[in-house]
Amino acid sequence: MDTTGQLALIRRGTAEIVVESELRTKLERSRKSGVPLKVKLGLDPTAPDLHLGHTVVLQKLRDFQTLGHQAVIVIGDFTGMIGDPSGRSETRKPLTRAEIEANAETYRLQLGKILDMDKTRVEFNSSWLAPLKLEELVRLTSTVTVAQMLQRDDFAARYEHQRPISLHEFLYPICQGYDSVALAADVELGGTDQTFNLLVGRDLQRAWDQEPQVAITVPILEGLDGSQKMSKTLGNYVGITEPAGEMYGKLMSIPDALMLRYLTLVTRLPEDELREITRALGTERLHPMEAKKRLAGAVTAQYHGETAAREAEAGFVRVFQERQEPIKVEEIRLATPYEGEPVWKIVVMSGVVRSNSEARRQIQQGAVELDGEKVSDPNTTVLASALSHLLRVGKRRFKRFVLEREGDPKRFT
RNA sequence: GGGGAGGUACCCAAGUGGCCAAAGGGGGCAGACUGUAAAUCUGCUGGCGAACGCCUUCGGGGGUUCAAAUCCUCCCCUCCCCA
Repeated sequence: MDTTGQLALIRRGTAEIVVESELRTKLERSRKSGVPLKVKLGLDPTAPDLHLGHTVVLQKLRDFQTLGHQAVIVIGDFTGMIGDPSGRSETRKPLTRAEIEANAETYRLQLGKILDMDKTRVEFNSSWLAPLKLEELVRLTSTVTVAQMLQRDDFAARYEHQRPISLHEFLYPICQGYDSVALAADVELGGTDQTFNLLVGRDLQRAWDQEPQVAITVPILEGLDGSQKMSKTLGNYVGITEPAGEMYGKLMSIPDALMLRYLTLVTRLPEDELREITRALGTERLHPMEAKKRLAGAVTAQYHGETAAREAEAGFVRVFQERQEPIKVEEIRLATPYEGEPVWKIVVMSGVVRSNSEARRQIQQGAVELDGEKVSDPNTTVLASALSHLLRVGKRRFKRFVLEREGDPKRFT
């Protein structure tokens, strides 16, 4: 593909390219020489469970792979000890070798859903950071000033709000930057929160007489709540290994305002299709819900295939639009009869609440249905008139209780 | 090294002897309304208990008191100013 075409693909869904003219030059040179660009992406070794937020940058890396460039994943097993200050986390415990290996393995599996792992290089940054001598560290740290460090948003904010900043946190951007030196990276990808770190990489490369990498940032994806960034700790995420039904349902619950953003950043639907959707929404020819179904379907299909996506949609329509119970409900098998037990206990057993009190609250607030009947008194006792009971807590949580009789342990589902 | 200000529940933040399981806001959960959207309104939001109530919680330990988030003491941590 010619350079202009490559640039067009790379630009999609990026927040910033520093510096675009340099990227053009690199692409041009690569095309002529046949030497692919080394495109680096750093990953945190502690969170191997990928969610849609991660996929934004991963798909960008995939774009580079598609264009024939070399993807390099750097697992920050060394920097992980520092803890990235952008996450305002404290210093972390060093992971053991075994933990790192296990996490890396999980990564490989999950990354394979987006990247071509046969063509992906995976490196651990401890392999060049751990052997660094103190004098080399001194040289590294001398390339960045405190004033520069304090330009970084989160440092500036913490300084402003008189919150602690540990000295070692300054090492994070420096170590990450040195990764680029060690690899002689041509391009580094990251979220916009990584901008500073990516730029430090450029500075360090210059200091080491390398051609500075091009820093490409992608937007940080908002989570299901629509405002905060998607993250596992905030619980507003969609994991890429989640069941199709969950994934579809979660996507349907995002605020409308986020639809286009998700379509652009999370899916790879062609751009003119996105424009068409935008136009149709604007003229009210397309119901927002239909557009969202399109999004949910596309994403689900991406990770689970077309068939699963269609099933997920059918399930969604059935449960939330037609208000019927789902076709498949997780079963909880009980060996002993629970006749006469209060409902709150059943709710607790279902595992959807954290405590007895919460179970009571949910019931008192009318969030609980048993076999389609709303239960409002936590102490209502359950009749074992049927062999199974369907429990619903809130809008979307269903569990089926099945009493296993002796001599009849098998059931069809 | 000297001086000052702080550490309260998931987060921010009030509370300076009993009326404090702890105001208010945010967040979260649930209900109504809907398109499982947003906005809005309502309720709930430490644990155990059907309930009177009991237990654990206000940086950590010890103490004073009938009674402590609140007073004393030692310790840990953070920030600011000066050196």
